[in-house]
Amino acid sequence: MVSPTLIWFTRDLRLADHPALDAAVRMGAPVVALFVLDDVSAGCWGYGSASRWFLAGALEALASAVAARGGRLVLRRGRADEIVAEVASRVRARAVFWSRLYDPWGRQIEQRLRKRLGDFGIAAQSLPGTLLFEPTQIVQADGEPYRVFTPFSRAWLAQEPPQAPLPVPSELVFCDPGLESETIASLALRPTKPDWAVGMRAVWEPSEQGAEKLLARFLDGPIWRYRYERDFPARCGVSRLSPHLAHGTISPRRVYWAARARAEAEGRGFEAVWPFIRQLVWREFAWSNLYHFPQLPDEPLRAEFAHFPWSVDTKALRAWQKGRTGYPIVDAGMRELWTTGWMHNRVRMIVGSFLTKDLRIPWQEGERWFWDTLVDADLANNAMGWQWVAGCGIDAAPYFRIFNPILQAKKFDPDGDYVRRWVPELARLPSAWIHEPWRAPPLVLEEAGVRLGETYPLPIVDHEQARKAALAAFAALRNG
DNA sequence: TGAAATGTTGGGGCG
DNA sequence: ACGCCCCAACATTTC
Repeated sequence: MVSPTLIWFTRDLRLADHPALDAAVRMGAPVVALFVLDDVSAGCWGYGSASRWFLAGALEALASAVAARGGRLVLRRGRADEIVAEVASRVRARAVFWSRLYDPWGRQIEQRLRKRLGDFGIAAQSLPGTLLFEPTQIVQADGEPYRVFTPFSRAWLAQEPPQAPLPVPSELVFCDPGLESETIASLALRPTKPDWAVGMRAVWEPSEQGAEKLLARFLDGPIWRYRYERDFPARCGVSRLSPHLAHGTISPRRVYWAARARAEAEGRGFEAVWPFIRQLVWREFAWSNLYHFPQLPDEPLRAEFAHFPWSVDTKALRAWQKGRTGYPIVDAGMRELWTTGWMHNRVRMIVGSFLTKDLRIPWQEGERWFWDTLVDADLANNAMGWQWVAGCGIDAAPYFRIFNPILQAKKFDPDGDYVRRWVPELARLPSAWIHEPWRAPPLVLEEAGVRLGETYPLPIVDHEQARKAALAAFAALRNG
């Protein structure tokens, strides 16, 4: 039998625009497909619960795509470098291909895997696939990484555009190596009891096909209004592609070129899609940050924040997590997250500011909660976002930039539709009071069936006071 | 990818 | 007619 080529899938769970798969196919041998659930190497940053649910669907879709081409997706569990090397040697692979990894332990895994494969005399090759440009490519003239987004995006735009996406390789034929394999079920990625994924199933289609549907829908209209609509969580103004980008059921290159090509086809300029593309650049910036500052998920990049007087308040943290803070916009966001595994980005900033400034709870707590509950949990995006909102990142909002949850709500959810949807106990309140029910006249509350402290909580902190306390804590940090 | 505090300006009321 | 005050609207500064 001919020596097969092994393709090791990671966060690139697709067949289209997959450079490593393309290169594997070019070897001209049958391809063995492998996925390894590695809960060890990443330490506490292994897949979170909601991501696991999405992962299960994406693996199922990938497995049937592999099966449709005559193969079987081998599923294993354990240390990725050990398993990949073991499987490669068991099937007597001539070469192993995978999409390059950029997180700290992914890079370690790659190193160890290369060594192991080298010992077996098996060729190892990783290719780009999950980012538009290599993190080493977009750096300052002196070789230092960019620390601020704007110059980074300028340098990004100055590059030659990324290559056009690759189609699914036409010669693609998988083979079934006949190895023992876990099943999707035995990997226990989905919740059993309680089954908290009901809301997620209603919203997400975790497959390449699901990603393409979202992309098509977005390009058919919302993308042209994105610049104006993206901040309004009650409107369908965003693409919702984030979980697909996080799991690789679509490639950023596919998204980039689809947007650009549509603009050209409709006689519009690149500027028409730039506000959207810019979000892909933020993603690249986050990964550049993580690549060059691997402590990003765990430690504040501004060292002085190591001594910030954070508050340890488990009760407040629980209230925030469960959407019981008494601030409707915050609670709406946290409940959307809990139910669907996703939250609109504007609301992420609001709840993030609330946790770190109003409650003064360490940003890492928010980061962990998001990691566990987001279907789009992305190590770099999540870590950079939390450092940004807490004010301890390198290109972060200054600490004193504190969101006012009431003003933000009035500005971005003017009719209260978003709050009504996720906080139904306030649904009958008139718009004038929906974002600050504690100010509503007793009669209005009564008519809306709201009993503060019973049917909906009173605010767990007073924003005015909390803001002042946060500023005082920050001043102490600066002077201390 | 804020908000609040403070400063400035200019129109209108009024003695 | 003039100067003064008030204050809304806007701009700037500060947190």
